[in-house]
Amino acid sequence: MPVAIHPSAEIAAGTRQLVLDAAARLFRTQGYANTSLREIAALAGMRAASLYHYFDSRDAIVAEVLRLGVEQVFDDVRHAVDALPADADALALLQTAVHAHLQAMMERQDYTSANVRIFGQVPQGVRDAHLPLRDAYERYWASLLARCAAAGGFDRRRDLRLARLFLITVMNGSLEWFQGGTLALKAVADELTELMLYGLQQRWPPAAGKP
Amino acid sequence: MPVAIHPSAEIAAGTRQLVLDAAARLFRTQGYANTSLREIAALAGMRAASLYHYFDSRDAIVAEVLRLGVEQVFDDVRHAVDALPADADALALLQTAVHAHLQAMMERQDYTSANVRIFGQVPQGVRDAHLPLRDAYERYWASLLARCAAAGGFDRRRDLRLARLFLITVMNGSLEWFQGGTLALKAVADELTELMLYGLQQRWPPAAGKP
DNA sequence: TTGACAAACTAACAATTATTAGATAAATTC
DNA sequence: GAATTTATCTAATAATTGTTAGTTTGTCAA
Repeated sequence: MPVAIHPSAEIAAGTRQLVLDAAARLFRTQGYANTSLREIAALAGMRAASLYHYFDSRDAIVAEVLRLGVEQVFDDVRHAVDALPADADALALLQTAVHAHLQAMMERQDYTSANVRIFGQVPQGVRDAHLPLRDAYERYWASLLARCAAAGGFDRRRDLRLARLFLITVMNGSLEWFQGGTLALKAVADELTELMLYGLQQRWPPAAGKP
Repeated sequence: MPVAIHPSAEIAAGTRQLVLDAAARLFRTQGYANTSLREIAALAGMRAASLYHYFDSRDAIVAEVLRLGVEQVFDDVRHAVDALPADADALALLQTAVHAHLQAMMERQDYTSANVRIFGQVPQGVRDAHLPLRDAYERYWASLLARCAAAGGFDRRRDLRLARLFLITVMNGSLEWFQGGTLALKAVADELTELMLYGLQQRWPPAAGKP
């Protein structure tokens, strides 16, 4: 069934990259344990044993796929946020970061959703080695939310740590149900941002209280 | 390594249930493809071939574990909501349902987190057979949110379908980071509920906020 | 005691796995 | 053109998998 990923892409992208692309795609669609080296090799247009010329082991491949999955999103989000004016308000900040995260996930689907989907399935060692990068990205979002709180008056009863966990969980989880182009993606990003900031309840209407 | 789940529980619970418990626990901690029939059997105190006296195949076991994972939560949530007065407001409704969902997940961890974790890893056929139950639970939450919207004035710009997806995603995803007893669980449920209803941003005027 | 049934067992099967060893082809360097 | 390195191959290994066949053990009814 699997057809070589790109007959002519072998020159443009190095073979090593081709292997990673194949691995990421298969990990995303089939999970970690259901993807064999033979399948990866076939999709990359070679035999299983040849993979050992580029990687020490199966786990080395999966570790690299995991790394790229986080790093690509991290880079994109940081870039988008850095492009904002220093005095951006909470809405603009959150909107931009959320949109960048979702867009990066969709653009580099194979790596990012592979990361989200197989992280819980890989062996301890691989997971442990990958954790620092994940933590760094979490800390980045913590600082982002802190900046939001400073820029626009947040309700001080809210727990920013939980808010961060909620937000990241939703963004990553959207992979499971989101379908649609860039248009719908922007709509989802905006909706998530506004829900996060303002909530479902109507804000200052006449009959805000209870009957 | 695996030790029999309960040396003396064999009489209390039927052997079939013992097998399911072992399977659920292993699926939760190791994933679907990483859990062999031999491991399940060992944890249940028997040999792999003996499992076929209770189940037709490996997939029959996993299908049952998936089913129980959803049904237990579904039942608990419906019970809690049914116990509310008919004129309960949005806050009480949401708080109760969210708390019941989280509590059920923690109480029956093995089945519920097995469900959340391995659903994306099981073969097509098993997934397809399980989908109707999942959909029914999603529809229940949709009706719950509609009732909330009717009870307390929701902002009509909000998208209730997305709100539902966000909420369920966060509740299920909390398995990955939540640690703590019932106390912390209630706090998380309340925080999630209030965040969902009121958002991070401070309310203006403040009187429109919490009671 | 005999017979029947349930619940477990042992042993084997064919298939698939990651990994290694060693051979060969192609490309690059000298 | 010779030598070397890079990239791939074939073939084999030992382990593990779900599943089946056939057998033993224990329990209860007649």
